[in-house]
Amino acid sequence: MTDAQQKLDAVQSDPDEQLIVDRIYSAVMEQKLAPRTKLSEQTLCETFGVGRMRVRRALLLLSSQGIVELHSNRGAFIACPSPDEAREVFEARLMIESGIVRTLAHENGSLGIDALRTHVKEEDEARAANDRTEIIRLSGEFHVELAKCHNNSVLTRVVRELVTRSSLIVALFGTNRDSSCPDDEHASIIDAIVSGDPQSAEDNIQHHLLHVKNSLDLERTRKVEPDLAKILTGRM
Amino acid sequence: MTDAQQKLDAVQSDPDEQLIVDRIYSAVMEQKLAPRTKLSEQTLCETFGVGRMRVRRALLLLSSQGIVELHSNRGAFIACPSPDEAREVFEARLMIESGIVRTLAHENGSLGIDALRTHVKEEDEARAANDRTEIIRLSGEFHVELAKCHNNSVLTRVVRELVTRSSLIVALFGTNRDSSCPDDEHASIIDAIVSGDPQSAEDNIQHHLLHVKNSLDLERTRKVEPDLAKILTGRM
DNA sequence: TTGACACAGATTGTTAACAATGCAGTATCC
DNA sequence: GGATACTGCATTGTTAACAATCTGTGTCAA
Repeated sequence: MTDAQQKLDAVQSDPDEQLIVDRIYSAVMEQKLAPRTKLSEQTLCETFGVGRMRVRRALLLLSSQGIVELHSNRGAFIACPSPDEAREVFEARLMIESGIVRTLAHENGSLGIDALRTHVKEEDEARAANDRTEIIRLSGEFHVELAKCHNNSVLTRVVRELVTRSSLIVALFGTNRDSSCPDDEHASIIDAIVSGDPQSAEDNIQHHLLHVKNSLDLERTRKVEPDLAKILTGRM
Repeated sequence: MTDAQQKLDAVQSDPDEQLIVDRIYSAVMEQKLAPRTKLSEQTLCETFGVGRMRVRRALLLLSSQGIVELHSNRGAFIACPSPDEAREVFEARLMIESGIVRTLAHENGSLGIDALRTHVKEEDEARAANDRTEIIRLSGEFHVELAKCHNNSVLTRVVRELVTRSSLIVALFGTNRDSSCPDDEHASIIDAIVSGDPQSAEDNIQHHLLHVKNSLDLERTRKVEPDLAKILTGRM
């Protein structure tokens, strides 16, 4: 563990609070929490056995990362990204993750490759077992693992945020049943990194991300149209 | 203004809260707030004429971005990045900003180039007028302006955070008097973008960032040694 | 039947008082 | 004289009560 990560742990306020944030993060990543799901304070308080303050702090942090939306006097909801946000997230991912794999390929014998191989193996196993939740979780987590290879908590945090938001985007705009990352592309990315070919690594990850992005239908009216209800009741 | 940006404004809670965050952000970027500066709740409440809750929320948001450190029962302080954090920030900047300028150069006739030119001109004027605060502010803001060219609030937010943290890092580890971005390098970056040469743009920004990074002395004991006092009193 | 209106319940937002902790200044002892 | 222990003050952390807002239900009239 690096110095910076240690510091983060030490400074970061409460373990309960962090737990709430982590749990909601995980649940979103595993698509167990759908966009627009209401996160009532009372429920969260009871679930985690903490006071309202902790819950509200956690929700504020989540909202600052685009995972949760806070609507004044109405409460907190799992975020419902707009098509424009979706564009932003994937644009950012293309840019940042390209840099991540390029650099990894460049430094070649980077540590952490073994962890990546293991990760992909777990993905295969989950696929073999048809464990949908686990497949989705590992698919997203792979990209976080790539970032982790840099031992850089800034990069890791950004990628984790973007991957999680991608999960919401796929939930809203996904067309294919299994729109998560397809089987062998993760392995190809690792191969390119190991072979020390930055260009190939970049091509692979871009191809991979575009593959996911192109499986979306951003034009389509979202599964739940947000303002429609209000408009129709004449309150808008 | 894009859809996503509008949404952010609409959802984002309080204008007062945002104001506090923005002001502290700006003050750090202009090096008016040095690392380890105490941010007492009472002072902030009086300064902005808001309740304690708003201040505490703002401080929480700032701490989640590494601008402020919250020490339990002691209060909030402007962050004091460790050498390891400094490494992380500059590593991330190299990666992300390279991508930003490369892409801009690739799409060539990107909008916003005029704004960049104007920005550099303002920098020159500030330099001519020897307005140190303005020089520092504009130097950092240039990198944010580069990010803004992508019309991507995610990228802009990340870069703004990293630039602000860089300001703290320079304040702590800077060696040269004017360790801010040197004069003509910003112009060179724009030129490379305009000429549609991604590789040159990337080289320029990397050279520029390394220039700043190399002007730091990360090995040196920080200007204010944090634990020293405690160690000497024998309480550690 | 449909729409508007009003009321009740529930949920969130805010405030203020209280508790807990850290810090500084003082006194005491070696 | 120096170091340690103690006390008072200031600041932060927490809780609980209160206020404001929204949502859903029921009633009434067109």
